[in-house]
Amino acid sequence: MKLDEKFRTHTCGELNKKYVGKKVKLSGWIDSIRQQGKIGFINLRDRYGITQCFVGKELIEKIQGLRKDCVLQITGKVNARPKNQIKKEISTGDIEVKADNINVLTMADPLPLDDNATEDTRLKYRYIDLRKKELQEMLKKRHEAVLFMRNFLDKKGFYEITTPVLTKSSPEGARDFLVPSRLHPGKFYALPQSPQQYKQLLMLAGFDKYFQIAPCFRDEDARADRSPGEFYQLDLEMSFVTQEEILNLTEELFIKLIERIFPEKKITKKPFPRITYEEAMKKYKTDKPDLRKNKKDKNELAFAWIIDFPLFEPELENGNYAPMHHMFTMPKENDLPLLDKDPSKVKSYQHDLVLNGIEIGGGSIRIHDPRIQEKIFDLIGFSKEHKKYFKHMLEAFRYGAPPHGGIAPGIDRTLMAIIGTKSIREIIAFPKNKEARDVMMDAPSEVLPGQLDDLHISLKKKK
RNA sequence: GCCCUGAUAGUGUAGUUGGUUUAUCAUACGGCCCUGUCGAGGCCGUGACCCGGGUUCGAAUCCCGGUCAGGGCGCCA
Repeated sequence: MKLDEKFRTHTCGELNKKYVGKKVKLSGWIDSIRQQGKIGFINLRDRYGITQCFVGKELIEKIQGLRKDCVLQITGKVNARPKNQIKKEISTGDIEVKADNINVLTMADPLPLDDNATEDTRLKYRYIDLRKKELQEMLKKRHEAVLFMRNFLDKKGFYEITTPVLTKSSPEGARDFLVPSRLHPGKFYALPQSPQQYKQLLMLAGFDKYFQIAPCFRDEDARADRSPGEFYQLDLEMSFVTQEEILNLTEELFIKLIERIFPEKKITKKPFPRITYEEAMKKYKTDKPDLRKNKKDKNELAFAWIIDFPLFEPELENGNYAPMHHMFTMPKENDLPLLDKDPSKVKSYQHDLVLNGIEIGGGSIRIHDPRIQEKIFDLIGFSKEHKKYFKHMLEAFRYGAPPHGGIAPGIDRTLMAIIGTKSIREIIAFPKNKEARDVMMDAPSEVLPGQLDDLHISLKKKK
């Protein structure tokens, strides 16, 4: 590793016996500082580890007033520790750096939280809490997992393509986040609930293997395993593909991901068991069963596929049908005649991936025939207004649509299920709270004076 | 929109059937001591009952309303 030597020659996790006698420069935060008469010790911390620095009497004045999390640069010589002082728990435990120069880069106020702090306090000062080893490790795992997904799919011939964040509102589904348009007063963009429509249009364009680490926005309330407001999903789609091929690819991705990034975890059954929706509801009374025999064993990962979902939820009072998955899901070919006779009996090509009782992803084979799509819109009870919203989709499918399908595992939720954290917030660098507030930034917030002037919007406050 | 739980020094907590409470303890913070510590140690000190109303001789404690936080229901194509 080549580091800029103005600030450091080595990291705080790097030095060991081999470096004894070397002159080094370290930069980092004070993890702890102890003074004992005319000598002192500073444990200097960075992302890579902690190195103990010895402060002799000639420098002792220099460290008066320093406290935890002040940022220092320490220059000195690496010394071996006496045998009885070796600390095996840390990577740098057999050496210490005898400081001959201490440069205070920035002072730190006393920290507003410590290791005992409740989650409330920790979220408010997330940037301090993130300094903790466990959280650094969590974000490292997330990085490694996402990088693995990218490399895996790249090798399989996928292109990563980003799709717009400022896009069009869609009826049905979750509540949209709306963004007022300055250039088009009275009109709004919506943030995407998923890149669903764009990825299907990419299939029409001929990009037969696509993926994206996609931000998704849904204005719905939180749960312990549901991040409110926004989340990321591994959105992927393929053309000329069967459901079987989608399941196999996804399965290979997850098995290799866990072998590589989480080798301590054991997958209970390979290939993943496949359970029909009907079977799951009958046997487990849920469509996301937890198949672990021993839930106390945190190392067990029980994956399962749920397939053969009904296309629709039970008929609504107004005679309409709500899609179980979404309105682009393909009915099973054999059930197509049932669309006219008894839509509630139609099964679909929907597939959900469940891990330890958490639904970590869902997908389907999509409709590529505009006539079927229009029939589904009718069954859902779309008005002319609603259909106008999707005019572009119906039109697009008239110009040559390949059969296609995909899946979209949630990144945060998958990691939560694999690692076994209680709350999804632990997996996210800057999570929102239950009410979708960012307590650290204090968002959402009031607009600044003048910000609404060009938007022709007036504010109505909640009572 | 609804239900449940909670809120005490900077942080985490004890105390909550109303009254020796001058509100407990730890940590952090400030001062002093200490030449091999590493969760350092010792002595001293500063610092708090979420907000508004009510009941009462007296409220951190009981009641009402609110705010904030967590979990659940609804919601999540």
